Amino acid sequence: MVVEKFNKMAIKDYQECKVYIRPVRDVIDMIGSKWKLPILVALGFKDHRFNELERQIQGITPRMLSRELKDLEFNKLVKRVVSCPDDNIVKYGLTEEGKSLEQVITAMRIWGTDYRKKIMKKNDFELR
Amino acid sequence: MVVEKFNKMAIKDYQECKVYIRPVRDVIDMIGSKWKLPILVALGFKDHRFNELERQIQGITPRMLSRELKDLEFNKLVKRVVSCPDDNIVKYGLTEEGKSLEQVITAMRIWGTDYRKKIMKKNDFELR
DNA sequence: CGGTATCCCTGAGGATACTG
DNA sequence: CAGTATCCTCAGGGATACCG
Repeated sequence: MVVEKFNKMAIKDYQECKVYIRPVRDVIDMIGSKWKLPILVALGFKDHRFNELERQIQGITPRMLSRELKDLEFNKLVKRVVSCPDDNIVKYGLTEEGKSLEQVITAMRIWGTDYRKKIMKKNDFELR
Repeated sequence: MVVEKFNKMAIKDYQECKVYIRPVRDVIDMIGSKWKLPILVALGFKDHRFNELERQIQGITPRMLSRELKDLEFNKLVKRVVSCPDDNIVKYGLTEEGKSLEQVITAMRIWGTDYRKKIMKKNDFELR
């Protein structure tokens, strides 16, 4: 099994480095599309209902929200709970996997923040 | 300045969480497209010439390699060095920023690897 | 060797309207 | 309230050929 194998082996060249790429791609595929990060961040703050997410995340359409929530649910990062079937109340929240992913996102944010500071100083960039 | 401000403030709601998203997006934008990660990993192993990258990274076209290298160079993750102008020899390598980004990519890889193990056990997924 | 130029195609995502 | 359905646009990326 590749995931176990590459922990043990020495990297000889780029061909072997390729097995390093797949799990990173997995992460990017799971959070990289336009709305996934806003959804995860919103749910990281607290559980939300569909409409709440729609209002919080400016510009998202119900179509995209629905699709992205399904993706996230399929990937076990988000759980969907029908809390009151009579009133059609649905709540979305992070799974344990979703919560653990927040650590990685935090690492990305810290690097990204630091990067912005450095690059802005170097190049006289303006904040968007 | 936002990047300094949000380090100091408490998060009250999702609207403030949004400033958390931008630096993460920066990272995804810099490494998320199809070929950036393979290029960075190859260059993380050692400096490469244009043709070497073209051969190492299966399926990439010179057009895409050229474009992605320019992006990476623009973002200061990769440096281009003309090592021998007479023979038109060009070498690409990681900058210090590029090397520091590898730590983040490593965090993503570790999480992604762990995720695959868990999810595969749960769902009887097959490795692609 | 280290790239550009042209043309093309697919799929992510937007707009709008509608439903159980 | 919590979504679907339809239609449409545009940019990321592929194929191929060519250049200094």
